[in-house]
Amino acid sequence: MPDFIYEHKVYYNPVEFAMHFIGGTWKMPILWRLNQRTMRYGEIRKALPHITDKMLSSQLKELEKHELITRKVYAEVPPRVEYSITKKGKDVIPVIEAIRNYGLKKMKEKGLKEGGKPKLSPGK
Amino acid sequence: MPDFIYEHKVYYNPVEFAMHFIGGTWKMPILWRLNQRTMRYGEIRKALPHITDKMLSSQLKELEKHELITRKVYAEVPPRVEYSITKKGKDVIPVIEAIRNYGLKKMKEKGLKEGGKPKLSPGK
DNA sequence: ATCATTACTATCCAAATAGATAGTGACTAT
DNA sequence: ATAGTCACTATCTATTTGGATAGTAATGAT
Repeated sequence: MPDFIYEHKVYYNPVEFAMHFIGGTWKMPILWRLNQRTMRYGEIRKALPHITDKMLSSQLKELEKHELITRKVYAEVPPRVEYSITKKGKDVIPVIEAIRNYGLKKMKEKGLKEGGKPKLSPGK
Repeated sequence: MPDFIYEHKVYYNPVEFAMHFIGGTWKMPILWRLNQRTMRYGEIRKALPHITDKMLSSQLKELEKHELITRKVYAEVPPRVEYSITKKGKDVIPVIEAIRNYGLKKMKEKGLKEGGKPKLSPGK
């Protein structure tokens, strides 16, 4: 597999290239939610309790740039903006499912067996 | 999905937890190769032309710690060390396949259509 | 004696990613 | 007048990740 150059950056293999679009802590969780339903900015933030505004808006912007989601603004006050997944965005759902299944399996594995002390944090 | 605590770190969702084991630039490429066959340290390095010794040995160490690969040392000089994928390691192959397929699809998409100027870099 | 081989460690540094905190604009309700 | 709502933006700082470079140990070959 020869190197692949895209937007001035070298990618060494397809995995790395894929992660350019869906990598980072928040992109997959956001897409996962938007695959369930269209949501407003504030709803996504509530659904992802630990995300900061900076991360949320920057990640939404990148997802929109790559056409994995769309942004629809309503001319209202206070503002209303809705985000939806696109056809291209749906392409990544199988990827998220695979990673999610693996993560869930690991959680059970680690949560029920070994010494890493599994814990569900108290309700904040 | 409540938070999950593992080795003093909080994970917000299964995707993030999964990425703790298989995230980073090199872990999936290494597992992918070792799934094809057992390899010596130097062979892996050749197969992944851009990796540095530091990255390779640190990633191998983490993969071994998580029991995704095994390390076998032969008492020879010069040293010989062989790495193999484990049963647990094979659990992540479907994940890699999903991400790889997505990456390949994106490469074709970007490589054949849009303005990002697709290029195969010349031989190094 | 010196070099080559192999699988590593040890430092140091740069870049990328993430997080905390505060502020903005336009209108509505009190 | 003031506070609240919503979807952001701007700074600043901290943490994580990745990479360059050099060095080590044990032995056999020249």
